[in-house]
Amino acid sequence: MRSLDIILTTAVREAVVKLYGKDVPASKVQLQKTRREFSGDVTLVVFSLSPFSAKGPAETAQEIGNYLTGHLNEVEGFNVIKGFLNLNISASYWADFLNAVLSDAHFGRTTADAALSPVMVEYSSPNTNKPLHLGHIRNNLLGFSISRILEASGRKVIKVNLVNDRGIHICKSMLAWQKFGNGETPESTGKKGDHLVGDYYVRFDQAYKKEVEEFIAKGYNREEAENASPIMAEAREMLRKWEAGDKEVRALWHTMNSWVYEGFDETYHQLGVNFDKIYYESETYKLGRKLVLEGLEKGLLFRKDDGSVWADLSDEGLDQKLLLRSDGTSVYMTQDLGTAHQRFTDFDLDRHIYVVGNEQNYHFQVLSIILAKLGFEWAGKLYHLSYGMVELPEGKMKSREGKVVDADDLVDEMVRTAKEMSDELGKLGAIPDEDKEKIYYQIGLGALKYFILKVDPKKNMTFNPKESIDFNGNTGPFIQYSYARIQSVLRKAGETPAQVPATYDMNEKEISLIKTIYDFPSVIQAAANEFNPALIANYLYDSAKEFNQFYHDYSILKAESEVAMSFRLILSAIMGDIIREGMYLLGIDVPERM
RNA sequence: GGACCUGUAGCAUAAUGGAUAGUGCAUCUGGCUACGGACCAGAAGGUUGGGGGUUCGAGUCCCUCCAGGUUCACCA
Repeated sequence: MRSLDIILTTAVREAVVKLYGKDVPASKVQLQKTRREFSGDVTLVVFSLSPFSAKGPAETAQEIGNYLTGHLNEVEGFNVIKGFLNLNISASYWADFLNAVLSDAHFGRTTADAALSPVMVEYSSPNTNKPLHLGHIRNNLLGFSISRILEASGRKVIKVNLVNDRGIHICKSMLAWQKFGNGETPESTGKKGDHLVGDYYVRFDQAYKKEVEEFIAKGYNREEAENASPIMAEAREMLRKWEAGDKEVRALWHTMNSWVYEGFDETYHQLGVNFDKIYYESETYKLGRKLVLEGLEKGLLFRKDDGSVWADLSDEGLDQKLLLRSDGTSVYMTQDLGTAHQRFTDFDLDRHIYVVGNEQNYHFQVLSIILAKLGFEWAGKLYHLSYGMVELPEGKMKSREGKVVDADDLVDEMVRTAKEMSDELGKLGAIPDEDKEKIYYQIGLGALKYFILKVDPKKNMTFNPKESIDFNGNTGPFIQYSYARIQSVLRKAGETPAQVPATYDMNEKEISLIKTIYDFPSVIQAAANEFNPALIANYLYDSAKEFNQFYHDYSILKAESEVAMSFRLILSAIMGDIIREGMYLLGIDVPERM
């Protein structure tokens, strides 16, 4: 069936031609859901049409309203308030609409066009020297959710992870393991591999700081002291050996990284995220050098006297950016130029999304500019999905100060609290223990994920571990609860009717619910266009809340008539499907009971 | 200092340039022998950081000032 927006837009343009002899662009036809406090279903904002009619907004609205009621079966009445034309949509349109939704197993989802190029989403991108923390959680949840949202909006998606497995940071852990450890392994200690390696990174940092302080006490200034530190010199030497392919160093590197990957896999599994492809920096860090040299040859870049190669971005109001050091080696930017080029060569990408924290805004701005400068027409297809920091109530997290909220600890804490609260409410009495554990997990993770995803990504957010486990209000568990309750009612009712009863006279709240249902596909599109899962989250909350109120106001299983019951069961079933589908897009499970 | 981002009740958040700025937490009042109370109904709480401007209309766009954050490495 045709969407209401299209029917109305077409008819409004037609009306303006017939009434005023003018052709209005579709973009000037502004339709929106009528606000709750006014009567009507859909509102046409007439101000922008007023110039075409050469009449006042109210008069224009009146005339267009008359035209629409006269020409469209879907419009059965209207009222005008100032420049707003509020249209009443016929019950039969809504009934047809609901029937269409019932026969659509994936309402709201746009099926992918096979000819469409895929979108690549890079997210997570951890370093292999320490475990994941709260900031990574936001990254992973955003990346995974936006991938699902893009898929639901009809795009093909390739989820990739670029693991930063090489560099001085991992050498620090390796060195500390050699110096201070006793051959510990994840097996021998029972510790997750990423935590074990992370502990040695901390040990390195402590030893390094101690050395620096000692040199300062001897009268060095800080910079001199840092340069004089023997342990740092050792780490640099280890990196040099790594780059030279030293067998022993490579073997240790391989071993310790493999511990970390096992640990990460567990955390990813807990968070419910996954990837289609994993890139390793050890395999890509040399990419880009060739591109830079080619750019240099073409005169797009320039070389300084010391041999280093730079991009001049002064035309864009920025500084110069180093691309190759004076010794000819690459920097971070060079790598990213190379990996982007590699990916656009390997795949015909429609977009490339980088889910990376906002401290790298400048980096990605420059990345796009340099790629454009080098003449790649796909430079404009990069998009940096930038997100704000996650702060604690006490202040900014500082990994060096040990104030990080560890991802694994946090997940455990959420699940534990979910269990405590559920047990207190005692609603899961008859369910087998094994199922209970699963439900606690779903609730705990649902609380965490929803809390983080409901916030606009670009904003910094405060994560309060205590308050986040408040299961009231705009929370994941509230939405999960609404779903479980709907399923409970549907179980009791038996079979859900397959068709909207033809004779039923819908009340105002039922129509309001239908309008909410009607919005779902456009919310998915908006979330995909803006790369913002928060739009889905807030829509789900509003819907769940509205539906709870509906539950409260109207009996479903004891409705005043058979047709009313059928109708309300259909609304319930559809709303349940929307919640399940919407939560799926956020990467959140919904329990059948809780 | 330059660039970018953010600023909405005590706290946390929402609002394709549209109508009286929604919502939750906390606070206060009322409602459970229940289609599932992890709920619902109601009250109180706002000069949308300040000031200009554009517009029929500004939390939203422009200018300016203030506050906070990030960044401006031959680190990644």
